Amino acid sequence: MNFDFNTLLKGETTDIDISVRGWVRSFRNNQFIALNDGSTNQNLQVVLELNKFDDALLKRITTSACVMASGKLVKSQGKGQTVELVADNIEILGDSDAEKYPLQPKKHSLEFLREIAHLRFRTNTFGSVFRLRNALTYAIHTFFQERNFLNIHSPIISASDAEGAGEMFRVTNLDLDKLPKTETGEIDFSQDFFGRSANLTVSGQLEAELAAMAFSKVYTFGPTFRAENSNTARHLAEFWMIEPEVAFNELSDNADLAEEMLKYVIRYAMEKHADDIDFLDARLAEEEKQKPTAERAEFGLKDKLNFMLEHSFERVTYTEAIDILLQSPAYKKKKFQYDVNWGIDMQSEHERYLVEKHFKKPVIVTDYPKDIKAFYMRQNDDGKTVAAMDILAPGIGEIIGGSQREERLDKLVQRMNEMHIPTDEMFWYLDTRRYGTCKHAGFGLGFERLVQFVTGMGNIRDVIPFPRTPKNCEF
RNA sequence: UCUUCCUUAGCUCAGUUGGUUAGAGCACCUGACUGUUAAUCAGGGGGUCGCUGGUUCAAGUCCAGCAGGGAGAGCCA
Repeated sequence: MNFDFNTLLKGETTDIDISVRGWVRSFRNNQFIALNDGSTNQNLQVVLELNKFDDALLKRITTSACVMASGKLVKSQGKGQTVELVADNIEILGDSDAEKYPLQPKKHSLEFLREIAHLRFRTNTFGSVFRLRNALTYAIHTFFQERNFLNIHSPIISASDAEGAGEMFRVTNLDLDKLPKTETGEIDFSQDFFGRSANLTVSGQLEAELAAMAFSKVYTFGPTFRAENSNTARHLAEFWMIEPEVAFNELSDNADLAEEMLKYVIRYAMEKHADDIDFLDARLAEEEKQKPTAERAEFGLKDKLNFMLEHSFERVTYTEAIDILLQSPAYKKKKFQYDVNWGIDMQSEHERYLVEKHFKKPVIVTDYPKDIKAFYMRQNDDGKTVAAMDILAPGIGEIIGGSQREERLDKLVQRMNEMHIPTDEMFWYLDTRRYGTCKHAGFGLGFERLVQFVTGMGNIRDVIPFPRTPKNCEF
């Protein structure tokens, strides 16, 4: 019979003969193995009675060796754990050369662990992070499935280059050393695999809209690719995005859905993995202690998450947000590096001020000037703004971006013309407005930014197993 | 891509005004101890000071270039 350690360590069942397998975290006193199977950060203590095992075997019980231990699970005779396994038999399933193995039972920097991403799963921090990432994945599907949303697999390869969401990765099987050219000297993509130029998707939104026009409520949850040369703690070249799209929803429904979803998945992760949140909370507190007082975060991780669950997100229009900034002490004392006036695309410093200083909780900013937003957003009656919304979270910045979509064909075409988006290539998108159009709205949630928010990890590269960033595609 | 900081043992980091043989903690190895909790104690091995060039009697230390990394910014989710 096999039990995971998370179950065994609850101590509900003892005095049974079992066999367990895991990786050695530490071996103390030639007598106590701290064994871990990844189900929890808690280790199962395996007790080796003295003189029962020969020295050659004991020497092979090294950090990160893979071991099978058989014996009786009993109430622990020492302090520090509820149960322990008194071993009758130890078998080394996989040796680990202690001299060469890079991880030690001590603190390592996250930068160092990033360089050994293939081994960092075996640390407490990344154990907690990836169990929480998994819980959040499950919670997102559960949230939408419970509400009868249909999961849509939007394409990963896309020929559309009209989405305007930034630089794209080209997909081709042309011989790069002998590119076929047209008569005018351009690359002849008619000879490429798809007979036209293709890219990795930057968004599943447009396809999700098509599906919403049949299934009413849909969501995508898949990988997304951006070839931007972004070197920050919150950008990846390959990341996962959740994009719900709902027919008949208006902007306020969209904001309600986003807020409800965020609270649902965060609550689920906190309940399911309270011990991992506790661990990361303590880790973060320790990290904060190293900083000068002025730079320390006001909230601990758990406090931040609880505060967020207990309060409604603040909702302000872009126009109100600009007014708040103009009235702020920071503005009056000229603390902002960038100027504030109606029409600007708010800078990080402005968003941070609203979220971290003024409201101290997530903020939903709506109704942005149309000139700084995408062509598909619904034009408001004022002629100046569109029904867009961004959700800004403390420490992360923009975690969700969404909008009510322009469902009126004439207004959409007019806007596409103004913004030089080719309407002929996008006939399939415009067809939804030709045949049974209706109001609808949706948003995009950056999954890794959500995981950052829940785990308190400062760098997005530490919440995805193998981060892809400019000049970095190891593992 | 821009600004700024960093690069010394496997890891984390000291290294004074440029001056003899570059240090500490942890890890590793040897031994002691044996109900330990990142066990403890004693001893030991381990270095192309990121790379290239320059200044100097003398460079880990000063200068330049390059490479890699961090933080902030832009772009965004």
